[in-house]
Amino acid sequence: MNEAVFTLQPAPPYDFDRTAAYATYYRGTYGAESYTDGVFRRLLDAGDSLCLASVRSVGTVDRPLLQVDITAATLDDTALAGARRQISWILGVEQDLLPFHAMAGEDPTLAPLVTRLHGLHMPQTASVYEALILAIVGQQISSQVAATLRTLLINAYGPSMEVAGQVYRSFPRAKAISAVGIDGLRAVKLSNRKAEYIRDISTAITTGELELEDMHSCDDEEVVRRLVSIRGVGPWTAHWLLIRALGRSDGFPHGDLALCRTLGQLMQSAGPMKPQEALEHSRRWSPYRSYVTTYLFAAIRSRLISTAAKSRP
DNA sequence: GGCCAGGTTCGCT
DNA sequence: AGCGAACATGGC
Repeated sequence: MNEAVFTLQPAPPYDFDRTAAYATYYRGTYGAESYTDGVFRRLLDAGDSLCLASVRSVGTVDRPLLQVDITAATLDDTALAGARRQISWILGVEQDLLPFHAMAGEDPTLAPLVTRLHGLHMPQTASVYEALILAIVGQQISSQVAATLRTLLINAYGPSMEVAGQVYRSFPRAKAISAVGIDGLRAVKLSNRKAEYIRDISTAITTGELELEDMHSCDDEEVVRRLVSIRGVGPWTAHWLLIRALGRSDGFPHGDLALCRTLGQLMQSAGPMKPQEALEHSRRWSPYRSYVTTYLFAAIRSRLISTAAKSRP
């Protein structure tokens, strides 16, 4: 094994602990990523080679600095540059939070959140494909169940590398998912319907019929239009990908049940907001709605906000 | 045990 | 257009 070290300077304020914890759903490990004892780990996939990135903070929220340790079978300058680019993207180090924090600080609903979650950046997925498959797996089911199914999928079909006696996995490649087929996906407890969606998308990518990774150059509307034309992808998934996969600042999955419930609760209305109400209400937060969404979900996941459904009579 | 969960499609009016 | 069922699984 070869090793290398480099540092990253995120745009301040950057709270590494909050960002890494959010990325792993405050669970220690989530999917292909882990965050334990202050170290965030992710096996990066360059297509033909794998390398493990281990990231820790060696700075502060206002003077952030990250140390990244790379471990791989073979390492050259190209691989190292690729690893730097990927891990920077995944941890959202280049995002500028200042305009969002300024806007949110003046908003009575958001002000308490940005105080409690100051410096949280939006983690992003290594690829559009990864975000898409993870989102489809999570459609309609609770985040608890989604966590189980995502982990099963990754552990079953993700490429792996062993470092110091520990096995790390990256997200499965489209080719591998296409090859295991419907049966292979059913085996990791996906419904037949979702198995079809995921297999079809993976096969289309493998044959070159579908290209996802070029969407970085499309504007938001075109991204949504292209995504919803894919079977299995509706508005929720498309808007979620603007945030998770493409790092856009103004995505807002207004059909999201938890989001509508939380907004209803924060606005002290009787029940959950309707999706249309949520969308209209959200316009005041444009063009920072991705951050609003991230902070709301961070508050839910870390239990700053209770998501308990309506209390029983 | 039943009901619901960070949706979407499909088949009905 | 709009509405309801089906979908698989785990937690409460």
